[in-house]
Amino acid sequence: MNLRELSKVLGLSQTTVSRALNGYPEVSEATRQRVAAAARLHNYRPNTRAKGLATGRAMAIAHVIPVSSHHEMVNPVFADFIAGAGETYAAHGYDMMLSMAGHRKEENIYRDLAARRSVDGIIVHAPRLDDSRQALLQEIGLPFVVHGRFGGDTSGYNWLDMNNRRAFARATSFLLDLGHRRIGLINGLESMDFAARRRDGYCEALAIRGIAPAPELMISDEMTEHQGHGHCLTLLDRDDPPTALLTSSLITAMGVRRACNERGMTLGRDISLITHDDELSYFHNGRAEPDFTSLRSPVRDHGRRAAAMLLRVIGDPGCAPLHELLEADFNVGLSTGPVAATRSNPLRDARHASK
Amino acid sequence: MNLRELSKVLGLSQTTVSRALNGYPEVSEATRQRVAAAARLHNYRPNTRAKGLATGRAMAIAHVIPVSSHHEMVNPVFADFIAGAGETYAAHGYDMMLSMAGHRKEENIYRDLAARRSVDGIIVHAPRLDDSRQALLQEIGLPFVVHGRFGGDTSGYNWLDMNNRRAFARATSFLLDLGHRRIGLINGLESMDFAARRRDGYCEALAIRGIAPAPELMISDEMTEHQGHGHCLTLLDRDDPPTALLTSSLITAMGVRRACNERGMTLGRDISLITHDDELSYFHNGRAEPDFTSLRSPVRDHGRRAAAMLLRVIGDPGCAPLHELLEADFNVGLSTGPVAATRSNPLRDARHASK
DNA sequence: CATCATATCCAAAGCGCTTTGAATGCATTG
DNA sequence: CAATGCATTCAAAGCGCTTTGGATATGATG
Repeated sequence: MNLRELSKVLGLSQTTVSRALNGYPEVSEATRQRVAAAARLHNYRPNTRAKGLATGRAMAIAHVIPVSSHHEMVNPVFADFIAGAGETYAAHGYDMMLSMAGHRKEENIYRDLAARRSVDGIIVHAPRLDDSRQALLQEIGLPFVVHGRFGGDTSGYNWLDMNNRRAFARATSFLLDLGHRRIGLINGLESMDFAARRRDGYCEALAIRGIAPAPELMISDEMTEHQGHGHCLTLLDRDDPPTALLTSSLITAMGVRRACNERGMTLGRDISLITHDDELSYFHNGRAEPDFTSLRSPVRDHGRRAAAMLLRVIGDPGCAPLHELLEADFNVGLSTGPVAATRSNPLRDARHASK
Repeated sequence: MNLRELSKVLGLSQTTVSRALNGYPEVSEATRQRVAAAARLHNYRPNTRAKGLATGRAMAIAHVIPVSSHHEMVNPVFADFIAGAGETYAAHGYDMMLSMAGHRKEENIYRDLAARRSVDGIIVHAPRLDDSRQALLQEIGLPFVVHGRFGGDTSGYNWLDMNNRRAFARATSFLLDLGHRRIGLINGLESMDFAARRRDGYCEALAIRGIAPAPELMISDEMTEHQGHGHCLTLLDRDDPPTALLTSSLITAMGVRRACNERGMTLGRDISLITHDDELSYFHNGRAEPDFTSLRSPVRDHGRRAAAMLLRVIGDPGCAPLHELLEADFNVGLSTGPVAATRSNPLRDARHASK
């Protein structure tokens, strides 16, 4: 059932039917009702392609998901981010297109998107420190919002990011306050902007206390459970192991916890751990008494906000670049305690006592 | 730059340029080269909407991802499945559209997709035992492939599934062979077809040995780390705890492992665990000496295959329904051992000895 | 009663592509 | 030389929608 058929059924012109359905004022309320009823009855919906061609707007947003080249990995944060973005799109009648970068040459994906006019805007994922996409995106001139930031000057484009530097500085300070001096950092790949900022925050907090960062305690790798486990073992087996650790993902943290347990250590008592937590659906850290002391920044909410930002930019292409810097919640859980303490974490003691 | 402009630049008609670019034979090799060069130079790509409108094919596939209603969870398996499907689409010039079901009324999403003609086919995720989508999809008449199966007669539509029943029967038999008699099942939601089949396989294997399934050992829930941990503790704290467990996801299994460790138990020695493993990127189970004895069925590969199946169906709409039933690899790791044994798992002993 | 404003509707053009059916140029043939 | 066949190219229609620029009817107004 297309518009012509529907208008024939109604004995009206295509113009009138189209206007009735799109809420234009120059059609009487009576016919509008009649048209709406017929449309519902015949299950009519305007053809996406035709509408897009006629209006010049695709009513679709592209998400380009990087597939980590190493082992073709796709980070589970994207699932939650996209779920959040999808909510916003659904509410505004937009479709969501997904491209997996990695199979094709990355640049081509973006150029294609722009030249084929298949979307009205792009959400850029996983910005790198030195990212060729920055210039590329400016050149092709499609509205875009970056989840995170490119390295360097960040004033010239739209982005939404959490304050990674601040978050990791706070976490590091917190550990220092607890007496820790050898603090390990099991970070994401530091070619990624977010990971670089986290390291900066970590180093900055150490510097304030006059502590030089120890290169052997700073690890940058893919954020998997497996790597978290492996790197943690390596650190623990040193002659001078760290007494506290920072991890960039809850998944890595789970690997770290497992490694610690294997070495007979309990988090919060024998070693402290603070992790960043994207609040992924399948990895709840608990609310009442969280297992991990964590920096919380719900990535699903980022998705919602980034999508909303992009729609705003599409609606007003001339507007000045939008920025949104979100602060992480610093949430104390059971995985941190004073250095060399045995029973001084009230939360943990409370839990053990209740058994 | 659109076709008309490009043809004007070349001094050719739109027809000729279009044919040259689309590989039709009635254009000389010389002009084809000339056209191709000009297209490259001006960065020309045909407008998606216009091309779709003219050809009647959207060159796009929809994935409708269910968002678990309980806590708005999105299962990380979709990320890997979609990465696999994306490879296939990219290789065949298709786009991928994503809809998150859960925000809108599910039925509407499918009707919309069909009526708006925005895609040429649908991949259906997370089929339920009694799933209204089965009738709906037949009615709207868009080619579709189900990842998994609906309950009931499965002959009338295209699907790709792993042999869940067989896999879990094998795993159960294996545990029975090791002397286990009280085997717990921490399953996914059994309103899902895959989970129901897994339970059936488990019950079947027990029945063959004349063992009645114990309802108190069979749990059906969301497959998170948190639930795995909680349910395992509940089971272990029983008067008659199980000596072995089956889990439906590696993520659940990680929660189980943590719970066991908290109770001072070691997997493979004090308790046995077999888990299903979708081989998600961020949760490698190790290859050489896997932590978990597991049923492996790489979901990324499922994505590739399901997408290929759908493209085949789209190419030949009249063909008989396609079915692909994949067997899981049964891979023995460190998490299983004889009941009440202390040191009889060769893999584990080897590992411990090497320390 | 002629005029005008208003409300309601419509025919047709256009979005950028593919595709049908025909035209053109050129070499070959009887 | 006219006729034929082949290789190229083209004009124009059509995909299903929106939107421009009227057209028509109705009632109010001077």
